[in-house]
Amino acid sequence: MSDPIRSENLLYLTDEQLRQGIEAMYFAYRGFTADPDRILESMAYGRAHHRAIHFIHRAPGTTVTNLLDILGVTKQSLNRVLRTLIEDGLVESRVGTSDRRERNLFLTEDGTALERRLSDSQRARMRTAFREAGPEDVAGFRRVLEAMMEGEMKRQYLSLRESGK
Amino acid sequence: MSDPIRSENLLYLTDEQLRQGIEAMYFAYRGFTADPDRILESMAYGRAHHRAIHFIHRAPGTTVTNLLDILGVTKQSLNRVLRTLIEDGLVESRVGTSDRRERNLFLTEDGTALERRLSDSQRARMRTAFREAGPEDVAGFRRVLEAMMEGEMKRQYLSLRESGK
DNA sequence: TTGGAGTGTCAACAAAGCTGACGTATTGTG
DNA sequence: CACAATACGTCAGCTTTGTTGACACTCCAA
Repeated sequence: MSDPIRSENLLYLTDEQLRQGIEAMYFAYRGFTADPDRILESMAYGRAHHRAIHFIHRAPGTTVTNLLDILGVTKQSLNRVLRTLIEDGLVESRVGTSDRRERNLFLTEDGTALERRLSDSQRARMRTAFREAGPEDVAGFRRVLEAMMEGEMKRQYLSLRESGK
Repeated sequence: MSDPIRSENLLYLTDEQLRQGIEAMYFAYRGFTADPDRILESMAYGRAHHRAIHFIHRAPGTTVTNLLDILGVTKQSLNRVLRTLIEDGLVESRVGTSDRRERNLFLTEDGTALERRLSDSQRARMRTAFREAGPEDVAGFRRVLEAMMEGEMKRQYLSLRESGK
């Protein structure tokens, strides 16, 4: 308070600003998941299925263990989801070529179609939000989110980011 | 592609950019909830308890119905959480003064202490992220998140925002 | 050939959502 | 005043998605 320049610089770090940031994350995340949730609830699927489909699409041929690392759930939890997706013909599990213990996961044609339907709805909302805000704000959005990730997750995010062209 | 100026302006709206935004939201949200989750798991509580505590702290004296609207869950779901919090002496439920059918919810001293512990950890992460990014980025972060909310949730977010000084 | 890693399955359970139905106290209205 | 509506709590039962523990199979590598 004794230094007006310094305190003005830090006004965006007041507890009230931080709390608004927290609430913004909470309400925005609900919006973020709302569209895919509506599609999924009409089928027998939930968010867990969506996450699996998303990352298999993103990294085709990924192994079960790798998916476990990305999703941060237990093998049993993922396996239950994966089993229904395989039974329903959305995901294909191929025995690994170099290491035959591993299973490489791929989306089938139907799986790809569902992935597109889900991500279209989510991208549409993201696109609207991005367009409404503008490129500068989007850059800030990205930088703040990246700074909010935990170390290991950030590593995974960045490595996915690099692999995506 | 025929108009380089127009296409450069819209480069931040490519599908790859949008997908990275989606993944950033996913991984950042996990970081966002990680600290309170660690505190809560040591007790018998979960995220649902955290949300109730947060919004009771934010709007002391709020009614059950109002909390239901904010959290978007069913009465039974909220009631289960609320009951344990009241039993454990973290939340107090007072009969309404003007309308005795209503229950006004308040945090007790213990409840306030837990709220502080939880929000301190979450604010610390938010503060670090905000500081790392800077005020411009934080403004962008906020604008994009607000544009991502659904109508009703955005209304609630803004009304909470106004009530907070 | 044997130990360990990767994978999958079974059983049992918990947290936290949901629906539907019902009871009670209170309030507002005809 | 009588009755409908509201706010709240609760019972029963179901779903999804997470958990732990135990165990079997395949296969690679030392």
